[in-house]
Parts: sequence; C-alpha cells; structure tokens
Amino acid sequence: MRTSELAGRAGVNAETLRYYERRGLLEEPPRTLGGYRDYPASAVGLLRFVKRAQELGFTLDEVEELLHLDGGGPDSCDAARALAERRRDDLAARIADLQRMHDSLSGLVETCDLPRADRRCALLEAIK
Amino acid sequence: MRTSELAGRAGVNAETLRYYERRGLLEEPPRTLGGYRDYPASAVGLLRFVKRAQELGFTLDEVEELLHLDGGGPDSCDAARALAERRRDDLAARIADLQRMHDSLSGLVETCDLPRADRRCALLEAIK
DNA sequence: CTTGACTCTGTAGTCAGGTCCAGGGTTCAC
DNA sequence: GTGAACCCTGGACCTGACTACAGAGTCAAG
Repeated sequence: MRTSELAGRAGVNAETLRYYERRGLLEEPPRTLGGYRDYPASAVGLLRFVKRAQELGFTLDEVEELLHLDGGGPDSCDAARALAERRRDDLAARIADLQRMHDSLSGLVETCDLPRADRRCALLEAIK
Repeated sequence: MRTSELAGRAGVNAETLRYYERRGLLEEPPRTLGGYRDYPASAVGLLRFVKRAQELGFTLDEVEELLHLDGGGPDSCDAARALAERRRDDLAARIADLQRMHDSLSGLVETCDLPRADRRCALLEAIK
C-alpha cells in the first residue's frame, strides 16, 4: 500500500505518515524498487490505534510508549494500565479545572442582567 | 514602576510584559530619560485582568478584544457579553469531550481486571 | 569612579503536532 | 513515449504564549 492510500484509509495527511516515521512512532516500511514506501495492510490498524489513543488524550510520546509496551507480556500490561490510569486522572483534573472556569464565566454572564447604574459593563468590571 | 517590579507584582516574567506590548495588548508606557519603561500603578490591575481572563479560557486575542471593548458604552457591554457566552459554550463543549474521553479510558482500565487468557494485554487489545 | 544589578533592543528558540514546499524521480494509462 | 498523477527528500513554516540571549546602555551604592 502506498503512502496516500494508507493516509486515506486512516484519515490522516500523507505528510503525517512521514512525520510519524521521522519521530520513530512508525517503523520504516519496505520500499519498492523505485523507492516508494510500501506499507503492509496491518499499518491501517496501527494508525487507527494511534488516532484512538490520541483521542483518549495520550500524547504521541505516550502512544509510542504504548506501542513498545504491546506484546511485552504481563509486565507491559501493568505498565500500560498505569499509563492509562495516569491519563485518566489527568483528564479528571482537567475537567474539574474547566468546570470551574465554566461556572465562573456563567456567573459573570449573569451579572449582565443586573441593572446598570451608568454605562459601565458589569462583566468587565467583574473580571477586574 | 519599572518592568521587573510590575512583573513581580503581577506574577509574570518581565519578558512577558515586553511580549504583551509588542503584541499590542499593553499600551507602551512612558519612558524615563534613560529609556526605561515607567509603568503607572494602574498597570498592575490591568495585568491581573489579563491573567484572570486567561484563566477563564480567553485567548490573548480575545483579552485584547475585551480590553478594547472596555469603556465603549452599552454596545461594548453587549459585545463583551456575547464573547463571554461564546467562551462559556466552548468550555461546556470541551468539558463534554473530555468527559467522554475520561469515561472511555475508565472503561478500558476496567478491562485490565478481566481474566487474561494468555499474556495479551486487554487494554492494548481494547484500544486496537 | 567602579561595580553589580538592572534594563534596553532585536532576534531566535521552545513546545506539540503537524503542514507545506521546491525540485526532483516514478508509474501508468493512453 | 508522453503527460498526468503520484512519490521522494530535506528543510522551512505554522499556532500560542511565551522565554532566552547577546551585546549594549543605565542606575545607584560605596
């Protein structure tokens, strides 16, 4: 499978594949006589794994770690679990942060309904 | 007030002040004879406004917009409100996204407690 | 008058995760 | 055999919000 076909199937830009390869995330595929990359069919699944892990909030460094972990036996399984738990807890913390911001902002927007003494903006005043 | 004093009081790096000025976020302060920036006392409050707005999820571009809005009368007040509501809704959407990721990840971690047939990692398998 | 701490300018580097480009080579259908 | 469509490489560029640096000038205490 050539670069653009794999890119199309996995829903990424073809340049992204080269970027992942440079980064060491993807193994270098074999080449055709003309020097074109020739990906195996399994590369599609691999890329989907990468994208899914990204959606779950893993960085590319972590995805790489997960990939190296794969197939490493029980110890790797524990390591993968630890990584996932860490990411899960990070997400919970991030959500709590954003929720605080959201509530703050909601409160501020409500000040807009307050009667305005003169021409001052209650929202801007409140942020100050 | 000189650069590092303002920076200290507002809790930012002195370089950040120059950066904000270059960016047009902060007005150029008057200069001493020697060419040093000489900030008015009000700059501390202004910077705190910037930082607070950032905490609320506004980008610096938006903060700039808010600053220009300030003092512009009732129309500006409405514009500020619209900006705040937009930011609030963005936050709600972002929170929902992260919550989905979090739940997905929680589910995955739970697969770790499943009995393992052989040495395969249930988590890695599940992400695939 | 010297020393050390501060400040100035302009430019460049950092982080992540790509994206784009020029200037070539390859493949394939017609 | 030729034109279009694809692919190659190395490197530059992008966003956002800073941060660092070199080389020069300024200020205040002793």
